[in-house]
Amino acid sequence: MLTERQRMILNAIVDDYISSAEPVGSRSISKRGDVGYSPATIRNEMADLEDLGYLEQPHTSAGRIPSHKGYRYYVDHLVPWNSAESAEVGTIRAFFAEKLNAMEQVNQHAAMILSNMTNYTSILLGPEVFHTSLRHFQLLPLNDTTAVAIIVTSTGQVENRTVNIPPEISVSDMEKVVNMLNSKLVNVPLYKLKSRLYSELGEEMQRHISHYEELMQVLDTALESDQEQRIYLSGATNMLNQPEFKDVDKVKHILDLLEETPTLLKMLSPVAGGTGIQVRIGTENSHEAIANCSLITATYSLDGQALGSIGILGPTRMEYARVMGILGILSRDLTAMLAHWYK
Amino acid sequence: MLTERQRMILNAIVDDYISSAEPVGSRSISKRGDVGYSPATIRNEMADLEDLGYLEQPHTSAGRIPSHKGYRYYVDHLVPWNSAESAEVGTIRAFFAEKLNAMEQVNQHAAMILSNMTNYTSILLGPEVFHTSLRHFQLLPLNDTTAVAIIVTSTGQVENRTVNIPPEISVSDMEKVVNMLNSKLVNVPLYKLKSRLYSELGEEMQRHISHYEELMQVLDTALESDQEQRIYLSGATNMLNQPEFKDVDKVKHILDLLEETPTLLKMLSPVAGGTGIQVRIGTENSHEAIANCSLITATYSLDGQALGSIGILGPTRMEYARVMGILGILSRDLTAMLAHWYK
DNA sequence: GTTAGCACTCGACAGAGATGAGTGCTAATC
DNA sequence: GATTAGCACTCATCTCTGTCGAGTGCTAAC
Repeated sequence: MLTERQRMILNAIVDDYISSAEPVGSRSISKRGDVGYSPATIRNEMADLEDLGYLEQPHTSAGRIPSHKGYRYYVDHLVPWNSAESAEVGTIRAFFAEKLNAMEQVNQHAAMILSNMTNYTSILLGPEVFHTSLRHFQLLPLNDTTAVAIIVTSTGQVENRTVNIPPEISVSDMEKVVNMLNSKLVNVPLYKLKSRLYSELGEEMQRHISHYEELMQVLDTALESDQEQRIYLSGATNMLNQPEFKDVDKVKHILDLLEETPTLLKMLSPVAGGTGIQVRIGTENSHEAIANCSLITATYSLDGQALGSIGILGPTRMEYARVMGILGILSRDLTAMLAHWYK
Repeated sequence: MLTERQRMILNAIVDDYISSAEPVGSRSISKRGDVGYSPATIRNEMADLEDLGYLEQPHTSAGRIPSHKGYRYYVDHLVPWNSAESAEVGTIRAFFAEKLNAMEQVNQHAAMILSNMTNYTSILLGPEVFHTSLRHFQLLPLNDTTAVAIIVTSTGQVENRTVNIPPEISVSDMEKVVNMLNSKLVNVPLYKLKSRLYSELGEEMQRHISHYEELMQVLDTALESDQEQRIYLSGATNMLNQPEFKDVDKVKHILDLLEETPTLLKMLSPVAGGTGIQVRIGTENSHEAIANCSLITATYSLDGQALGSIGILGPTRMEYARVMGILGILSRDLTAMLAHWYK
């Protein structure tokens, strides 16, 4: 579709604009060593590229900036793929060499490292409850009416919530049920837990236990998974460093969005069938607030199943090559670490 | 020290400035119904108040704005104390009427409500590990080398972390120790846990258990308390709504500060001897970044011991009366709820 | 097909008035 | 003696204007 020269020029413009944040003129492209044409020639090509929709002009007599379509072409065809610096690889490796125990820590720390390395905002979606299974369940009385339910998953995460215990339920019944649960439902994926609770234990419980329904109610809330806490955000204020967001009003909407956990969850959950590194540019994000942002995501997995995802949010004028390189390495290493850890 | 009229004028200026964010002129004060003097008289008094350090002038021929000293006087002597609106009390009561189970939820939710009600940034410091005691301890093997340590506190919080188990430690030894811990150290305050571990169990363990030191090492990391997660922040972006922070550079430092957990912890931990509602104005905060902010804090408690604190951060030009009223009610209700809950 | 030249466009910037809010001082008034 | 009216003065803000320069599009020459 595009000629070799057009691709070269588009590439040069995107590169220049990414680093300067200013509209790129024909002269500055011509002066770069790698493009051997005069400004006039470049101007002609630029006009063509604008007609094709790859470039935009903020106003007559300004230079050109890439359009969303232009970024898309750049990401799909022009990104130089060998661009994770060895220094960066070093940082990532060093991070994994550290002795980090809990998954909690890994996530928080990884998010921080990412945002520091890239100077963008990093969003990390922790291992999803969906794909982990039950390892241990416990109900610990706190006082007459409440107890703490503790769920330990196969990946070593611990969830807990407080539940109300109706007075008519006896302690021994509760113990019985917890024991049943632990013997029959261990290794069942969390998301199947509730249905299996009814199908496997229902009958037996009804036989042996009084106040079956109240107890079932308790277990039901105890096993309710809260996905809310699984998001790790870091470097939100890096947005403020970008010249395109010097205006408080613009950045406000973005930061507001970042405080909305459910929205983030939706944004980061991997697109059906999508795998590897995904780039969503500008309006492709279908969120008004980040129409001028790009979101680059990668997933990490265990046993071939996507466990969580990593995202970097920045302006559309983003260092795609670098960020994609970093994300690629990090997601690969995370996957490797998980495999090594939980086998 | 100040005459009645000066106090009245100072009060009027602070009130006006709080709602308008613009330097207040003598004329606008005079036009208010409650001050029956001409602009000229007011000007004279304003000049005096400036000499005394209660007011400042951004530049000649601008109106006056309150100095930190002025705000301090306002907060200490002039704040009208009956100023939590009934609608606001209603919101708070409604919040507590909701059935919230885990402390986690209460905190997160409370922080949100606060920031929504006040339009400032709210910071909530959850129950401090310091003043809660051990209810239950458990060590749950995940695989050959790792286990999850679970600590349940008297307030029903659950902490967990993953620890490495050296291969030479036998499962039975581990069980023995956990049982000892549960029988001897229950109800010991968390912060004393480590020292009591050595003093009360040390000897017995050394007698009955092989690889005493390795095991001790494991327990040591297992009982390490992580205070990091106890901070709940909400409405950080409300800062961006304030006209004084229209400049991105200024607000950047504040938002950066809000991302630094340890700093927040220090800022919110109650000053020695201080009780009730505290107001720290501008530079009293001893943090460069928030020299133009005020922090209003209140503590909530259980059994007379401060458990955590609530803070509202806003510009020095803050609705002190309203925020102090709201915080007062919320901290009282929180205290009441805790007492009711854990008794 | 490429490039040099040139007129043209338009944002950014700086300086000049004009405007008006607000002060400080002085003298008149209560 | 306290209060107020009057007035000159200050200074930030706004608007208008002209200049500058980066960059374009077009045409003609190479």
